Amino acid sequence: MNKTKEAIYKASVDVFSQSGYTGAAMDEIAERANVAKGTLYYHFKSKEDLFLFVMQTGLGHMIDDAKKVIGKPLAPMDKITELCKSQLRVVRKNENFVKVILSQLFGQEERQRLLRGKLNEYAQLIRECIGELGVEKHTEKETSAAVFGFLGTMVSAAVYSAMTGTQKKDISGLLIQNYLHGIL
Amino acid sequence: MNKTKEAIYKASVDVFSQSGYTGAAMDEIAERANVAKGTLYYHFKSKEDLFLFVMQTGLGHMIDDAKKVIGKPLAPMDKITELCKSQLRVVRKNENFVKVILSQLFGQEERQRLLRGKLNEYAQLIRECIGELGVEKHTEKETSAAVFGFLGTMVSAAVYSAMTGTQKKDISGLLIQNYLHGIL
Amino acid sequence: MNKTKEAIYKASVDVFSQSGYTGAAMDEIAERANVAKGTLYYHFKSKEDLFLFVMQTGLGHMIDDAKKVIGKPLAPMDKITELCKSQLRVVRKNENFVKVILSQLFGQEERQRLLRGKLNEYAQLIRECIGELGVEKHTEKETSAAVFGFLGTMVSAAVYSAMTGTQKKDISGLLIQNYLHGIL
Amino acid sequence: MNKTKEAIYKASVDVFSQSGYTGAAMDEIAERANVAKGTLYYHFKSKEDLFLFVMQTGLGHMIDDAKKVIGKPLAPMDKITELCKSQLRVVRKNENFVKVILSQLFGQEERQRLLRGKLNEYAQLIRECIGELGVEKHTEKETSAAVFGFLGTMVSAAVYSAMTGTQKKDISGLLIQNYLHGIL
DNA sequence: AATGAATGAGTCTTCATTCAT
DNA sequence: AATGAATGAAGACTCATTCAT
Repeated sequence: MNKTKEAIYKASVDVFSQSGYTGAAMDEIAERANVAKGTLYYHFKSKEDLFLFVMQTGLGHMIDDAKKVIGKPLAPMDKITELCKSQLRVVRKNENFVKVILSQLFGQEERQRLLRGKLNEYAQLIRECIGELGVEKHTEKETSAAVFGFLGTMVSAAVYSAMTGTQKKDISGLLIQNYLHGIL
Repeated sequence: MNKTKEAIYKASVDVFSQSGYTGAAMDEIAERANVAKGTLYYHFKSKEDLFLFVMQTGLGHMIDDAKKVIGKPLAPMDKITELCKSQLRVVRKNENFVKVILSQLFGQEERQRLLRGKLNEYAQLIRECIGELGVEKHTEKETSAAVFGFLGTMVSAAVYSAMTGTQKKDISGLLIQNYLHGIL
Repeated sequence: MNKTKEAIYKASVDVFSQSGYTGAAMDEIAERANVAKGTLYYHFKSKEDLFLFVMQTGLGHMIDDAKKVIGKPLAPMDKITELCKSQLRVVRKNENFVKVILSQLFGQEERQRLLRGKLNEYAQLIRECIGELGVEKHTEKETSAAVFGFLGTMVSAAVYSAMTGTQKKDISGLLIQNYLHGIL
Repeated sequence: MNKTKEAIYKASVDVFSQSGYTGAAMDEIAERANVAKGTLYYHFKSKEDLFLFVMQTGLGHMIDDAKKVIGKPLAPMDKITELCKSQLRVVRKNENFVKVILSQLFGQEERQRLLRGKLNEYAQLIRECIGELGVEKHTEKETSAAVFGFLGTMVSAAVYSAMTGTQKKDISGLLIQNYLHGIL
């Protein structure tokens, strides 16, 4: 990614997360990236193309991080804990990116279908990690519940940050605690 | 709510959930509600006004349901379990509504701020219910984590349904289980 | 065709004939028709749609005129002469329309293919009239040559008017004369 | 004309004939000529400049051919017949070029005025040749009609080829026949 | 209470042109 | 002699909103 593309990427994440896909204006992305509008179209075929690039890149970061943790020689339970921590850290660093995902997860537009497809790759990774916890203990349904609970935990963090604003305290440690051991 | 308004409400939920706020066209809402475009503006001042009405109404349903459960004379632990079940049932019945919330939760537009405000009222209700579990055991931060974990669980259900499509199995029981007792 | 649509039609013929299809700006059509840009799109799905409407309507006028002549109880030779005269009169009254046709006759765009298709219906009409002159005398090829010569005569009139400007003398009588009896 | 310019010329004729002047993209001309976009501007000041070069060159070919025939020591009637044949041959070989002329003949843009100017030089040549047929027999108006009939015959050939497509039979002989002796 | 024709601001996108290399 | 990244003006099209009926 060269300098111009990088600038466009960063501006895109910001604008998409603030305004969603439809609400985002290419004009504003260009302005925030400090390039002319035409430059966006020199590097990306269309708004949708740019959006998909943003998704691919952002999810790529999360997947890379997850793979790094999964590759570590840890006991399954330690590994899932570590994965939680690590991914929540990434989420906090890329808060805006998570917002984009959430705001575009539903619907039948091509871009939304593609996004779900990519997110599924990510979910698959988590599934494997959770699966290691002990095949005899988890049915397929139980694993699914654990995976989507995991995603839900990531979302909780994003929702928390959106709803409590800047003066928020970090509760990610407690979210992990609850995810692993329950609130009771 | 008379017949026309009802039709507009239902059409709005569908269209907003499919296309988000900005992507939704008043034209399409009118068409799906089988009324002329002008009729929308006879009943609602603006698109934003309509959106806020939809939010108020939809969240109203969830709050009503929650209050009903909270009003029951149950032990705190049983009550929170019952609340989970009941709310997940509502979520499943109003899947589209939850999608609208999620897609419009972030951003600095007036409607988004108002939505977060309303959602906060809902969160407050959950917070009280969780607080009953035993004040001595929960710090403010812990309660927050439990509340947002609760919201995250609702989201998990919606995300699950979005990503697995029609042939999905119901995992809400397991989601509750995990929320209350953890995945480990 | 109501008042608004009529105004748009007239403005369209003018602008399309002056600037061609691609060169014509919807903005300018709107301005000349004294309506807002949005109004164009209320009445026509797209620029292409508007263009096709213009073609259909314009060729319709010529076809109607031709049919009127063809319906007359005249000797074949008199009829073809009458047809020449009558059609040239229409061409002169709708000079701009003929320019649009010529400027859009070639190319592989959908609109251009459709235009050629419609023009073929017109050519077919001429072909029948020429065919009446005496089947035994004309081979298929000869009829074709006569038909396209006819079209060429119409075009000659338009080209003449474009190239000699306003102070032109009317030469349509001579064009007919030449078409029927040759220049020699 | 060196190799690069030659390639640009050929690509230009193709693209201009397929898309008209406004519809033609410098990008596509560059691509078809296998040069970078910047190269076009190294050889030509602007799109209009390139267009005018194409017109000048193409009409130059037709004028050269016409002059060759006119220079021959033939009887006026034979000469005009020969001219018809020869020019129709050129038209068939440069079909695309004729399409560009026709699609750009009308309108008030500078390039269109210039094109008509150049075409007038060509028409003048034809006029002289026709004039030789016998001044006593032709009034100025009659000569004009014969000249524009000649142009119309060329156009007929192009229109015929556009409308009947690839499986067309050659009717140029008949077109000449009709032009000289009429269809009756 | 309801309609739908009309509007114009705002959006995505294209493309001729420039310029540093 | 040639390139291609970058530009910004201009164009097609959308859509919330208004208003006369």
